[in-house]
Amino acid sequence: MSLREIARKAGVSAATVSRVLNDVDRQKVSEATRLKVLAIARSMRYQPNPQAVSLVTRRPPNAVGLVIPYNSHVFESFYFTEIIRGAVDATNTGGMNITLFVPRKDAPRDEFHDTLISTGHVSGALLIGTRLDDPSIPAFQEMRLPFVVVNSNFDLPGVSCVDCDNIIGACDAVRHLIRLGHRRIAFISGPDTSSNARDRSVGYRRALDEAGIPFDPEIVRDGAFEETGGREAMKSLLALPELPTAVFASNDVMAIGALRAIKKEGLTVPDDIAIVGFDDIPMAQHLEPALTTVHQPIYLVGRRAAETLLAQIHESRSEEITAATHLLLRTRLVIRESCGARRAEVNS
Amino acid sequence: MSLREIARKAGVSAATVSRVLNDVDRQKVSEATRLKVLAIARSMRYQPNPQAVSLVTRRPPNAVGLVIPYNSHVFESFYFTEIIRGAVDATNTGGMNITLFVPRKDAPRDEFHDTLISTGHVSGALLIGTRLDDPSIPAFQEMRLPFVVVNSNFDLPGVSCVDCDNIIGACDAVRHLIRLGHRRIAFISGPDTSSNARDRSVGYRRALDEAGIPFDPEIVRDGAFEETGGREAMKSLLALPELPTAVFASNDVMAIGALRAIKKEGLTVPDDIAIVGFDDIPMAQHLEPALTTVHQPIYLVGRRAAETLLAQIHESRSEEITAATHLLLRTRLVIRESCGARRAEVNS
DNA sequence: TTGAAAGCGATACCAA
DNA sequence: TTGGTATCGCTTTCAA
Repeated sequence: MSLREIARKAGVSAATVSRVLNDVDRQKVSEATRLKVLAIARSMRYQPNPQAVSLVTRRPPNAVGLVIPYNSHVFESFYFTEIIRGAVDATNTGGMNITLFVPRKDAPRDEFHDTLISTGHVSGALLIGTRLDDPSIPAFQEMRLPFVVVNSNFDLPGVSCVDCDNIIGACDAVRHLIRLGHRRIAFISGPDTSSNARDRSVGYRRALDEAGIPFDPEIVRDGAFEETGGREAMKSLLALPELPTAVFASNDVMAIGALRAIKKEGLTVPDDIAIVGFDDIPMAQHLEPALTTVHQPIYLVGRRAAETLLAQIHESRSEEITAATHLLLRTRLVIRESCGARRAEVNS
Repeated sequence: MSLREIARKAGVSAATVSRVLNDVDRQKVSEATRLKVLAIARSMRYQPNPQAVSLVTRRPPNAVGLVIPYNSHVFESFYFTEIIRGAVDATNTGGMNITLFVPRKDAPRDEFHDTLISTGHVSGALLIGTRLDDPSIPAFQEMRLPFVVVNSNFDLPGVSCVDCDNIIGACDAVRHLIRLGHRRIAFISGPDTSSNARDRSVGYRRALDEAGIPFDPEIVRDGAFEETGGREAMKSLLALPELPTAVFASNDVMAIGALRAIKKEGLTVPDDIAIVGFDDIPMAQHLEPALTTVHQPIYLVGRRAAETLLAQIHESRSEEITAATHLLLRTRLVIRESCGARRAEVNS
């Protein structure tokens, strides 16, 4: 089922078959041979060998990689799906496919290098859940393979990122609590290895500063972005002689943990303690009380990231000088019940 | 940066460079040239052209496709991530990559055919959220490209499926309610286009039959696997002159909708009406009351599906006759609060 | 121990 | 309107 076989059966040359099948030099081939070749190709269910085609056409791979470490938090969250959705929407229009790469934490660097970067299967990559010190970043740079870091915000030279503005998002959340009259606002932070977690910490402090509220390390805990972490953090906060009146949890699952800890203690949210989370995971609206949280436009992050990557691939081909992009998308505070805002409105 | 260039710089032939780089005919190449070639290749950051390599080696693509229709329910759920995790675990060991294909609903068939099947980028495919009448199924068969349907259970000749046993799962759920004393058990079904939904209906009826409870179409509603569907269905159920004492919702999001409808009516779960769902989505345990539901081993479904696919690819290469596999994994009833079982235990 | 040369399966230019 | 042929980058006999 090669071009040649069809040529033989049709009694024409391979060149002619190629012309017919690719519909080039349209008028330069007689309708009779055209139809004959077409008929034979169809009856033989001819499929061109893609390797041979791309070898000769030097067509770049029509795929981008989506790299997500196996043990990433992102993997467990709904982020993943939304990001993919966005990336798919952006790449589909360009006729690009997405190839998934899930390097295992313990995989040797070479293996990763082999599978993704050097195989030549992709024209670029989207990196999710990647850490600042990830070895794949210099690897990509070395290979001059375009890539975009998604949902992290690194300040690395030449590295493009698309993320939400976590600083402003966190700031909005804390400002909201301050506006509701809170001044003793505890903070449950995420792991320092995450740029998102760091940025949210910055936002927390910024809001405090703005309001002239002194930062009090006493009421700050690390919850590692996990529910148990949030629960433990809240427990320890509840053991304080002077309880905070509000808690800003750096993500929703920690907020859920905190919520449970508070309930277990017999206190109520938001009356005794108000809670605001971050992420707006699907569960947030179903909690009781429904969680006030910072919504991230994750779909859009995925979409913009893919668009940025596509642009970079394009630019890298046209030899243009590509500047690193830093795109920060706006978050949106979703006011539900856990912060007590609705109650506050009623009272006022 | 081709083989030839290295050969030129090293003053040897392309054949020698190939031997060195591929580490073949080990002793047949002098250590001196070996090192020289290696050094030059490294310094030039040589990467073989993958197209050329696989053209000559006739090596089959080391990737399988993961096909998931853009508008699939699966896409929105946590299923997706778990299936991918499983598939990744299974394929990683075989050195296979996963390429994502997300055909748009409105995409012309040819396009899909082109992108996935005929490009030769994949050695097989995993089909998720695929409907029985999906045109890609005959397309795959035509191309003799191995594929496995994941998380659906089709009775199509020659088609392999890996799924949970939804009939038994649903049966278990309803049996449990019957054991708790319920006899008027409403059913909120999923869309008939889904084999899962159909199987769960079958399980519902089977459990009823076993217990000699007559099937009553009066208390069966279609909730379309969506939360609003579940809510509406429950509303309409609550308008009945004689209320059901329990509801089996065909999936968890409909159960959540039902739960809300019941609460809104001022009734309590499980005291007034018991609820059992299906899926065990992450949210289930966080609901109040926590949802009793049927847990699906989704990770394992993904994993087994990929393993099945790999085996089929292997067999298809060795010209063995491949029988279609139908693998049904066991579900597990997770008893929480919404069915009232714990309360019942206390009372007994 | 090395190299020349014949493919792999297509495309595309130049003649005819 | 067609065919011959070089070429893409690499692997792999077969000779030397």
